Amino acid sequence: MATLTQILTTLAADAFKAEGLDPAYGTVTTSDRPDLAQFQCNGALPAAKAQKQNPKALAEKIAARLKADPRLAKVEIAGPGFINMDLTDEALAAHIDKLRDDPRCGVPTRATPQTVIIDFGGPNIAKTMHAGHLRSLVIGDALQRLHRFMGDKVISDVHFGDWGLQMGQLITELKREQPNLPYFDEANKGPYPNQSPVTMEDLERIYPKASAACKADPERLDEARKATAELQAGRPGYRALWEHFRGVSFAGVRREFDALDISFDWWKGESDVDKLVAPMVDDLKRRGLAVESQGALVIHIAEEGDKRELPPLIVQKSDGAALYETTDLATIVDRVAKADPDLMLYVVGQPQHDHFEKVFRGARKAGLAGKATLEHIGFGTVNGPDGKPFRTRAGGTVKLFDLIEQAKQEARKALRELAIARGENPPEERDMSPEALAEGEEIARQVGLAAIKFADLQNHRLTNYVFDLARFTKFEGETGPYLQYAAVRCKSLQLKAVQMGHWPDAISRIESDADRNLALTLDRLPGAIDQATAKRAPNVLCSYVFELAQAFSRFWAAHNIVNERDEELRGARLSLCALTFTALTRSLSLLGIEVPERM
RNA sequence: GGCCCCGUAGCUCAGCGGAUAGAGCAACUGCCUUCUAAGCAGUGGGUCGCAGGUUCGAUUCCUGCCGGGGUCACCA
Repeated sequence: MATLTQILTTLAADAFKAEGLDPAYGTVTTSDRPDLAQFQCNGALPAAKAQKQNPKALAEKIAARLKADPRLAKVEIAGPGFINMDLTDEALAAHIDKLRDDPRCGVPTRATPQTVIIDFGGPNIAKTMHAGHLRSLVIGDALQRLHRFMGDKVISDVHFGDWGLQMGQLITELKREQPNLPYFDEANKGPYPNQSPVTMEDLERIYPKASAACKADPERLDEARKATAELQAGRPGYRALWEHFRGVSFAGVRREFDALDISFDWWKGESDVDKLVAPMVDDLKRRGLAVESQGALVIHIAEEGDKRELPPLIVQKSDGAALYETTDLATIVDRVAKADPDLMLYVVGQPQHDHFEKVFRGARKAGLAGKATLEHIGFGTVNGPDGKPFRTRAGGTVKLFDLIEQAKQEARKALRELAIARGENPPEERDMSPEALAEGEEIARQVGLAAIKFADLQNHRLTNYVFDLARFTKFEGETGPYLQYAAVRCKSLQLKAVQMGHWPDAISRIESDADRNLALTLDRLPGAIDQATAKRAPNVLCSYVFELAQAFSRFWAAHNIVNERDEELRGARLSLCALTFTALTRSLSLLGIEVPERM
């Protein structure tokens, strides 16, 4: 179903066309000046410029044509030639009434669905995910939900970091600690123990140690490089050990994904494309695209008219090993072979922008990407109160799992304060039944997640933001919990109405400013979803949901709905309420946020 | 030094060619015997970093400068 701005755009486009002008000038948008009108069309200004006409006179001509439509209550010219329009309440009511019982809230599915691969999360073996991973996960998940809702075929891929130098660093460090393990004995070709010799905690401890040692000692680094190359060449003991590293790491990462309610279609990693590397490199060499430079094999990706000098893309290190440029390129080959996507999105921090620019250029130059458009979806950092990237007081990274736990904790506190403020007397936990405890726990989980997800998504991707849990978990202001609360109020109102024997009915009347404003806001959901998806900017949807919640709160404060005596009006308002609940729930779910049963 | 991102209200951030630049928080003023008042209605608060340019019109586009962050071939 077309939205009101779309319907009015068609109308205005026809008017411009009738004047012999480009219909594209007919774009109608929600008014920037809600005090003056509901909708506006600015097309007369550029059109008049192109035609060397008086903009006001042209606007008058267009307006005269628009006035003929009975759905418009008002068509006015303002300022230099803005055309302002208001709908009649009848037309607005009739339009919104059609949205009733549409679980998609008027959002159409795409005419030509696309295959989209979204690469996000990007955990590494041996490294517990930390606060820095939050943005990739939350933004990537929102994008995956949005594209899926639009009807695209989405494949999300965690793209595990399981194949670089860090593997050699881990192997060699473990060898120092436990040299007698069978994996290090070259004579032992297996089989090896099923039980992992290390836990996630071991890996977490070993990795930084190895990394630091390699930094300090070139010989130690060489050793790690050699082990990496041997692993990649298929040395059985290293291979078996590496499988254990992976198993342990996967289990750890899965725990965090579950905690965040985020799932992936593909659990692929750099290692999965290992077999593709050699043939790809050979092919690039044969075609003269990859050339030798300073001992390494590179693709020159500088382009005509470059403002900056991009270093070449390294396909193979001088020691013959693959590095992440190589696996990224091979991953493109793999994805094209498996899914032939129209679009690939890489939700990775902004500092890696140049890396992706290089890889994308290399892929395009070598024709590896098929029909796919490749896009880096960068994002800024999560900062602490000092404005610097989020750290613990000791200076270490903040673990993602701890962050989620803290959010739950804060949510629990906030919920308790909410109950107290409401005049309830919440019992102490020890006095609660197991059922009540479990329910409270579930609500705290949902609210805590909403708090961190919404806080992350409401900022534009590229801006760095300050992580402030106390602020995020507040039920007031532009927060996830406030939105959940609005949705829950909406639902409780409906339940109350049903208990009184009142049911939603046709939206046949729109009477107050609050009715009108809520109806107009509901119609903007498809536009918000479209923009958020097209711009890969979930913050667009965030500000929309907030505005919807505000419009609902105003509506709620302005009318006592369940006690409305006018049956027709009551039915219409209950329908507006039902629509709002669907729209809120839908929008929040696209952001990865659940609405609790009650709060 | 080259390049990329950012600089908007006291604070946290939207907006990115159009009318009087917005929201939340904080401050102040009203409104709870009625569907959840952590809500609603309202007030105050800004040379949109600075200087030029393009345009009928610039916070938005271009150039230069200042300030913050990032990055500059064999780590990811």
